[in-house]
Amino acid sequence: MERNSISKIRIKDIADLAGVSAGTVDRVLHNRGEVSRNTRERILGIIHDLDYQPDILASTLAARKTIRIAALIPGEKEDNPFWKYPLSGIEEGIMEIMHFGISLDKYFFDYSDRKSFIGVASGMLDENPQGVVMAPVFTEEASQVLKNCNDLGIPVVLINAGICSGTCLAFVGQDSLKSGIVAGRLMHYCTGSSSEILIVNFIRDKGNQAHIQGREQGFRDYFSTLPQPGVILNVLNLPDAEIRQSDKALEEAISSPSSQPKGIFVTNSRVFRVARLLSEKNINGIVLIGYDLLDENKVFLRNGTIDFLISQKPREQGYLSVIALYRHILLKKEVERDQYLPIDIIIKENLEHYIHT
Amino acid sequence: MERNSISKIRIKDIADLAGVSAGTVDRVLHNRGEVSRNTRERILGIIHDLDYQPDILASTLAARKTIRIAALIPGEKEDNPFWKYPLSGIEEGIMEIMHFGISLDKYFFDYSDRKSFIGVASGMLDENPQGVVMAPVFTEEASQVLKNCNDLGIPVVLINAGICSGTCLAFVGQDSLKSGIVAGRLMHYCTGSSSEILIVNFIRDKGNQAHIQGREQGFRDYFSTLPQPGVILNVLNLPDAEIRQSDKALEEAISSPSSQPKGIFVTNSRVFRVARLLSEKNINGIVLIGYDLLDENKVFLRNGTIDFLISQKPREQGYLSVIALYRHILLKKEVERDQYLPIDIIIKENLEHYIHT
DNA sequence: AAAATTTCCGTGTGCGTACACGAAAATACA
DNA sequence: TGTATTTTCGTGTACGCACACGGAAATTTT
Repeated sequence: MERNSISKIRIKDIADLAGVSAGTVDRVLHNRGEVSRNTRERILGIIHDLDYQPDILASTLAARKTIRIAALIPGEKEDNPFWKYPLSGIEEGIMEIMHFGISLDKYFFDYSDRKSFIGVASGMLDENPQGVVMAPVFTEEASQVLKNCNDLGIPVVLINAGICSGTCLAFVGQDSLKSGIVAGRLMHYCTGSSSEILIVNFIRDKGNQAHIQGREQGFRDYFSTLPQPGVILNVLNLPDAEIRQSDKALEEAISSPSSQPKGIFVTNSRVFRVARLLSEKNINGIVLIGYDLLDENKVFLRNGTIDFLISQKPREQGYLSVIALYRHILLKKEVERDQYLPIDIIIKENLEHYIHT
Repeated sequence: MERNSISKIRIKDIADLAGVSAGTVDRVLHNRGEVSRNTRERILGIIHDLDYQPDILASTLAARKTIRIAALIPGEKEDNPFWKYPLSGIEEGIMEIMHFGISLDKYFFDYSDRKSFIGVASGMLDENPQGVVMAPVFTEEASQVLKNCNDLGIPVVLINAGICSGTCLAFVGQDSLKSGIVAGRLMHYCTGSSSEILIVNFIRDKGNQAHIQGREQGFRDYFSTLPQPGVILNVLNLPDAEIRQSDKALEEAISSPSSQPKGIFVTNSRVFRVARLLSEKNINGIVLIGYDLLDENKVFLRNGTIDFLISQKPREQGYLSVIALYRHILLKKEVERDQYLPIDIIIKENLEHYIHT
């Protein structure tokens, strides 16, 4: 415990060098006007020369104001428990920076109801937060919200999925195409070079489908790069909402005696539905690969019905989103635009070490 | 931007409630004596009732002292580039908390020289740091250092490997056994149920071998749980230092016509040596699994010689070690004793997303 | 030329805490 | 009873910064 030797440059130091008072330097720093052009530039020069970095501790202590960050994400629902993980990451991130007077407002919308999204989003904007973490589950509507934020000068971080239009501070999520390629490689390892494989897409009405498309594409890409073909890829598009109907279609595809697939690749977290069916019908020997560490999926990974799960690191997505806003708003630092997370491969044996994910 | 509504409890509030001055409360908070038993307990009661949390911002601002954390780890060397990654994680962690007046002193020792470890460690202790991150590469010597730290009341975080004796604040590393099991499963996926597999251990003299043993054990454990045996496991223990000698032994084991292995499991990061040999001798079709994302290993993962790498997340180990000390020393919070990191499975296709690891 | 503005800038206070200093009270000693 | 000593506590200043207030100088208006 000794005196801090790295004697940092303080506002006072700059003031002295410029021959003015600290108040004037402060006015320059905060663009609070009322400074003559001359001294202003002199001060800015010194600030630049000395590479002055304000002390955020003292700064937030003195400012005593709260920066409010809004999280606009789906609420947790029975049929889609995914979003509790990003939320938990967001909260973890907030915990780490709340010393600096940063608080979180949560805005949950219904994952399957665009009107709910619109309503909640507009409620959020009314409170004009200083930063937003948004899950662009509904592409068009999210675009609109993004535009609104841009107009208001509110930085937005898109989480889990991206949208093309509009400008955002950062995108935090997974590279869908790459994750599909990884799935392809794993499938290839397990099923060999000549086999029939089924790709299952659970499609949601009007939702953001970029992930599903990217994953399927990546999966196909992998097999198309193989030197000798021999793997047959079939696709099954099922409605996400209609469980009974999709189960039926699935059953037909699997148990048709003419062409039983050796592997099934489910392009999102609903892989547990396929696993459930395989389990009920007592079908073994099919390699099953899907996404996300939902509790439902973990069960089937443990008992061997699911072979691989690819994790999107949803918790980390939430964490990184918040940190990105923090770095931008408070530290005023550069933030990486595209933050792709590692593509985690989960099997039964390493599952336990991913509990917090 | 608005006033902070969560009106926090300040020392002054406690003082008022207790009918004393802030100075007295401060004395109680810091055990700086000179307070009558009576008022002391009254104040402690109020602190407890209101769940007072000191404002670390104001605290570190006022204290204006530096907490020095020491990192006692191997220096980067050509033959063992592993340790640059934990170091980078440690530095990243320090960057995040340096606002709070926390600084880092690095103490590098020679990975293959215990005397160097002893010397550097004693040099470190002379500077009596407030916290230590230590890589217990030499079991016995590290035990001694740990004891010394315990006597001096310096909290120690063990990184990457653990040691049994002595008390430490936390252990941050990987579960070797589990990672071996994961390797076993992957090997099994790729080589099928009846094949011959070679386990290669690169052994270092007098070093901490817990990792290698654990990994081999886990690997064996996996195969011993299979319903039907049929997989033959052979072991090859090679001296880490003697490259020429070990290369020769390896070559014999691989190219013996009687029993060519279908897979090779290398229990540490030296898997690139095996890959190099396979490459030079133009041997294909052997599944190769090893550890750690060294640059050397990445090359062979990319070109397909290595099939799987298991990452120890060394960077994250460094990061978590520092954060553990921060939480303990500055925030005075509980710290989890055993911090096992996820067992990352890396293949060619998801490698790029692990650049920062 | 005096008054009214406007431009520019210094001073002072407070954020919540740490810590030094010294005053008052309590106790010991003569 | 008076003095010395110890225990107990209050006060003041500093940390680096934000921000309000108001004063002096420069400028415009009457």
